[in-house]
Amino acid sequence: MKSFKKELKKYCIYPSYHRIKVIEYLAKHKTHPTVDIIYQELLKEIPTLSKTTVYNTLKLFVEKGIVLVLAIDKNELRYDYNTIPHAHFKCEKCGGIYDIEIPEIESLIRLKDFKVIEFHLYIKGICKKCLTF
Amino acid sequence: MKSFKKELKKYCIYPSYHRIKVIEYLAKHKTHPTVDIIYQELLKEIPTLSKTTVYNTLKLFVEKGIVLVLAIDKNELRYDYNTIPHAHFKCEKCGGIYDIEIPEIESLIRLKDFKVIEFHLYIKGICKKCLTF
DNA sequence: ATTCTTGCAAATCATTTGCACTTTA
DNA sequence: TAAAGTGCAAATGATTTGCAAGAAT
Repeated sequence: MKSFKKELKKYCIYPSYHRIKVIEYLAKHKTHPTVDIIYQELLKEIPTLSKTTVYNTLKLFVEKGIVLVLAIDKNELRYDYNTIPHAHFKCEKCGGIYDIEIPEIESLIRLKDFKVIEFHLYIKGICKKCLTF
Repeated sequence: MKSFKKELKKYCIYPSYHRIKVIEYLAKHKTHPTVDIIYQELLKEIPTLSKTTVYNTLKLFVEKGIVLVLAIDKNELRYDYNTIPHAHFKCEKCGGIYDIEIPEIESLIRLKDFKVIEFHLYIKGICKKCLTF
């Protein structure tokens, strides 16, 4: 198993117990969880955990660039530790979010007048599972 | 000038005065305005306008499919009347949102397990204007 | 007359902030 | 002990909702 202590240090993030637990959770559960899901799950292990700490931690992770934030739906942010560029598909029926492989899309778009920092491709629809049932 | 009365009827939307004004504003100002911008601007012409009506109207427009909603940033929704598929670029410095032409991206992505309903491509960075100054 | 639209005020809910307490180097 | 991390409680702010009054056919 990867050393998340070192991983955090690499990003100039002090590796406190809570922070290690959060990044571990994100690395283990690549389900694009919300703050609340992460909080509820970690609460089982850390009964004193506060949601503010989860918010603080994730905000710091996003600022330092170790974690990506997805605004795929307006009313809840989701967090993603996957570093390989990919798109996201959200099923409108079951709410599940899937990773989608993408080719070199950036090179296909005329972006000569812009300096690109972030690239988000969100697709919404119905997943196979929900289509069959 | 286009008849927005007919345009709304085509989408089974009763063309009330307020609704015509909102769709007219979106058609004239393709700047992806927020609810608040639309409200503030229309208030100059319609002093009795309420923000709830703007919310109701835009919600209806999105449901009926005449207008697209952009969740490019978490804390404010933006609305778009442009019907030609395109991507959006947001400048992190000046906050401006630009339309970007896109080629046939959908055909390049493996989506055989999904039924696509919506397709959103958001790019963030710095625009030319902000880079030079 | 009935159905649809409008709009005020209150509610909601994810996220942020102020501040005091605790931990770490 | 100074700096950083944690967490409660309150604040914020965009959006939604309940409901009563007004407008359209």
